Amino acid sequence: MPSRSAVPDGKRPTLSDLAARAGVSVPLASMVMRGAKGPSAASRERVLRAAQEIGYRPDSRARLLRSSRSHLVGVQFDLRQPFHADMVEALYAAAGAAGYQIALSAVTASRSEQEAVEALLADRCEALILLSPHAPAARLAELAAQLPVVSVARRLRPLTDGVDVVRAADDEGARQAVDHLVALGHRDIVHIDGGRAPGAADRRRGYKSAMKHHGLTDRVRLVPGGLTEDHGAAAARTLLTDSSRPTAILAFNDHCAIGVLDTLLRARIPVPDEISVVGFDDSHLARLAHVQLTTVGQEARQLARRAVSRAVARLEGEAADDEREVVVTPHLVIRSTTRAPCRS
Amino acid sequence: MPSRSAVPDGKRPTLSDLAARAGVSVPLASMVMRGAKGPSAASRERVLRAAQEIGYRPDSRARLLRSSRSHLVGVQFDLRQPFHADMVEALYAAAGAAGYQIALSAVTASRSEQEAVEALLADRCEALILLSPHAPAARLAELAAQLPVVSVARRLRPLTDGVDVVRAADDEGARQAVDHLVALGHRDIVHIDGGRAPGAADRRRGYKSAMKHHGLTDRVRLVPGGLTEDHGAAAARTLLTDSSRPTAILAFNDHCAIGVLDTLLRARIPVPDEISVVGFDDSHLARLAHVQLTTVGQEARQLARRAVSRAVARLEGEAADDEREVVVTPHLVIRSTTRAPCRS
DNA sequence: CAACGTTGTTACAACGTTATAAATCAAATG
DNA sequence: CATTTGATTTATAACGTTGTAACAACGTTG
Repeated sequence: MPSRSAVPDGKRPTLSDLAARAGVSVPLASMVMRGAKGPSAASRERVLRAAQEIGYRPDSRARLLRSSRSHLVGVQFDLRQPFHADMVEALYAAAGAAGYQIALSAVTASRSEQEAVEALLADRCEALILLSPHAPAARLAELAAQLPVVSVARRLRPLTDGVDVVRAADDEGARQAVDHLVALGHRDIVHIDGGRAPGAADRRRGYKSAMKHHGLTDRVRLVPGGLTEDHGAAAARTLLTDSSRPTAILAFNDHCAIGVLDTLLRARIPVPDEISVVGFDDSHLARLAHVQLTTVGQEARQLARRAVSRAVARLEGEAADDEREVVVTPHLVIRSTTRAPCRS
Repeated sequence: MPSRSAVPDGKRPTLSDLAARAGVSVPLASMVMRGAKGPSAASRERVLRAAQEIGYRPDSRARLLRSSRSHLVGVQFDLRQPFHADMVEALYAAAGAAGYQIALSAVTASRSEQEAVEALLADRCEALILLSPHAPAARLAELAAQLPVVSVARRLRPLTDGVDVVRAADDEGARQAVDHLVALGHRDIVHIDGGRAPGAADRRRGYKSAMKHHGLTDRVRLVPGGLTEDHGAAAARTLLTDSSRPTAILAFNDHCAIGVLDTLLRARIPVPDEISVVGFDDSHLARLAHVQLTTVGQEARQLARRAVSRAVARLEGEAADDEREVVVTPHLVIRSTTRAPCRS
């Protein structure tokens, strides 16, 4: 059996192993490892070489335990939502840039938000970033009493005490989508909504107000939908059995839009020739070569940056209380599922 | 500004705050909190009530630091792969049941496997579970010299020193798919492969050997593909421009199969009437109501359980060295994308 | 009544790191 | 040469928890 490390007893090497090896004191080794100023170039090099040799690796737990600050931000996300995947990716980058680390905790069918958050708290996160949390506002407020909490993509109304909100302007996004469709010549534009999902109400509102703005109040039509492909497919089937088909559909999100596209495809209804379809999120689904979905981009990178900087501001005590809600303007990404309606 | 906790100075309450509140010693409070045997019912209740009152929450970092064992298993996964989402979910459960916790570290476009693993090591994980790792075998061996490493879904040949492998029998899965199609009456069965992706070679082999077994060696046909919808779509387009169309397609995975389905749909080729399609993974994509893809199930739950128990066995020194590679038999899930071929 | 388990509780030291303050030393000053 | 300065380095004490061993308090036993 091969030895598992360069240190005799087989345990993972510690700072004092490192210091011994380099022939310096423990604190000095510590300073070198964390890049503090002080150590001379000579010591620095000696320690770093020794670290190489014995494969030393700082123990972040001990590190965090000692320093009052943990520089750790907990992120609760849903493994199933592609938009969350984009967010997590952007959060890694944003947090890193701000000098913070990220701890992930997933919500799944068998792991509740409660459990996910408990784990993050036990890990001594200094702040929480929750991606579209479903927890009741009261629960969020309770958490916010303990540490900074940022709710991403979930609007809180009225502003919950201590909870920051970072979200896309969902209403504005829906409006842009409608404007685009109207500009193309569409009038019968249907919205498949997201029910009670975070953001759904705003998108609904944006849709309605844009329709109204274009004098299409009497054409407003909402179909109950949801977040998944199945919801979109079901809604589309409903629409097809109808007497008057719309010429354009604004789906709650990309997933839902994909379901719609699939149903239309099966029904031999050409997109965008006969019906235009718009999604929401600009997740990687929308970018797939064979999908090329026109969609409303949520700017994951921006949202992530703002969420992190919000949390950091709170932690470093520079929180301006008038910025409790950060709203990022989405923008329409026009691909190949929208076009002027054909004359009927 | 509301106070952030029940302890005067605003910091998070510690064991000694708790002990003070309950009027007992720190070690006793500790014993109660971790459910050790010893404390009397009376003390137990007193401590627990105090914990409630001041909102005490154990600090897992300190806990892990103190106990030589961390009971923490690091999981490296890819945010983009739905199969990984299923695995992570199953891993949470499997690890929990074994008395271990999980630390997640995602691989993304901008975060390499190297970085992901570094983070896990710094977190003091006792073992690593890597989901379809792409790292070279030498790198894995290097890691395995430091701690138990389990590679899931990525075969290592020859068995790399110290690295355990848990995988589905990819060849057997492909074979089952072919058997199913042949039983339905198909003969022209094409395989869209996964190139150099983990498992791809085995699936290719399984496909070929099954075809041979059914006396269809001359019908063997491989089309280069990949892991994404785009790969599947591209491969399908290639097939359609061909003179002789197959009657069935075995795709590398579900994602790829969805791309195939989409292309067929657009080309107005009815599935399964004219062409049958089989995927691989049984990810939730396959289960969508409008997809209902026949696919080879990878048994995420089993794989997760085996991966965890493998890692745990190593940690607790009960590793039987003859079980370096655990192979789980996949099973075909028949849904609605396969049917007997129509007479041409 | 002394010796003895039991049961419950506690003091103490340790885990691996970092913050603080004190110590060392060479070079530079008066 | 004594003294100050500044740059390095070090000793010491934490951080919040748990393992160990010791300690009471108690009724049991011989």
